[in-house]
Amino acid sequence: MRLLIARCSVTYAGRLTATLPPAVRLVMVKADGCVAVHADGGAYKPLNWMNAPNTLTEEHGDDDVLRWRVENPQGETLEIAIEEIRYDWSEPLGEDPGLSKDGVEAHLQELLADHPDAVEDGLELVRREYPTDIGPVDLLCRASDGAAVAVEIKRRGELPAVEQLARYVERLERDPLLRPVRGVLVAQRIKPQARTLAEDRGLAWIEVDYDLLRGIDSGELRLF
Amino acid sequence: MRLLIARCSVTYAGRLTATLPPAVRLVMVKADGCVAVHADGGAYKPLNWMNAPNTLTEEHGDDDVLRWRVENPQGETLEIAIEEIRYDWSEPLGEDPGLSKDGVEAHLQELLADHPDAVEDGLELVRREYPTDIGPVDLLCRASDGAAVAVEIKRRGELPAVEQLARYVERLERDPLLRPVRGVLVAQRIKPQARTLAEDRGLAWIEVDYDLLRGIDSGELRLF
DNA sequence: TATTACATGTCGACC
DNA sequence: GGTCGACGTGTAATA
Repeated sequence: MRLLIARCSVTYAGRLTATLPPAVRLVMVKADGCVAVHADGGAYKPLNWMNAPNTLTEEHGDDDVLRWRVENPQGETLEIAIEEIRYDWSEPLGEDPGLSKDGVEAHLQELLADHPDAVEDGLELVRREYPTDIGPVDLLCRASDGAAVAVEIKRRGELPAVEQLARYVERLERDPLLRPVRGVLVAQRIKPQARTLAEDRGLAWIEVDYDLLRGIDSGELRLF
Repeated sequence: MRLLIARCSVTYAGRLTATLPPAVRLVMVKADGCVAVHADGGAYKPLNWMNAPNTLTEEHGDDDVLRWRVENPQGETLEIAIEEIRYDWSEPLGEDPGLSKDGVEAHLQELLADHPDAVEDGLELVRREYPTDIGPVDLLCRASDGAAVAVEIKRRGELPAVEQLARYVERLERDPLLRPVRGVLVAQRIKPQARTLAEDRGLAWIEVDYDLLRGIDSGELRLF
């Protein structure tokens, strides 16, 4: 990794054009060749950057300005004109053992598979990941009135989730053994627009509380 | 900005749980208090981070380990256990004059609002951001034959854009004052799949040249 | 504050 | 190599 604190101006030309006037910034070059220009604020996103793979060429201008030109295979370019270097540090850090994540996402589906009645009273699970030719439905259930219910589970309920569920229900409706099929979108939070579209498509929606569900689940486990 | 090259292990607990085993990494602390932990590769995204606003507390463990605890108002925490500092640099960079961008969707919409006939001959703008209950249509226009035309503008035309436009047209069709309503997807580049789906839904599509449009726009301005 | 839609989104999984 | 969906998405604009 190389860390350069320098007064520089930057231009990116590619999917859009973005320019930075001269100022003191951090230029970070990682071992994989990616380059990022950071200001002293504004979250972790750099002002300008170029991801690997790319090629970096350096040239000295006659005006004491060092010019870096970073280009990627798509022809996008990042040009950094370095007027003054304040600090320059470089050393390999070595491989990183990597990040391990423990997500909330998969757990939510497990919990609801165990407690389908949290979605609708009397609902019983038929199968998780019920296959259709456009992909698996998260949960296929049977309601107390005998109707099939397709449940789509998301952490956040947005428009694409409604479309996805609508497609599933449409497919499942073609199966005479399942028909009629209702659809329910379940999420921790469902956006107003998604609610509107769901209702419009004849789909139900419900927000569930993850912590509450987990509490119910662990409470029941304690009974055994 | 503070740059720390250190052997450290990191834990984030918040929307999910993520842990990093000990390794040498860059810890970047910006003037606004945001913290990012970078490996020597993997694009510009840090392995772990905590955005501003947050509070950083430092404590010395009895085992020669320096412990940073970063917490934000939502109660999410980032904990960094620093075992060994290899390099520690700190200095304010000052305010950044900021980034100027050209070529984002907003610009494209402005240009097309000024020149709807670039989409279709004789098209006239009725209103930008025409509201519907599932979101605003980028441009609502009137064609020379009197039909309403909903224009959806994207930098890149992909499947979701077609579906979005289809939803808008479906909504607008319900308004007897607008009916019949045609839909046009406008983008700098439209993927073949999106073209096919658009045609399938009875929607038109057109690719526009941003630089050309800008040229037309500045050319017309010169007339006044 | 909350809601929305864009982003040089990035990133991984799967085909 | 593409397509798709998730993301601790972040971010700015808007109501």
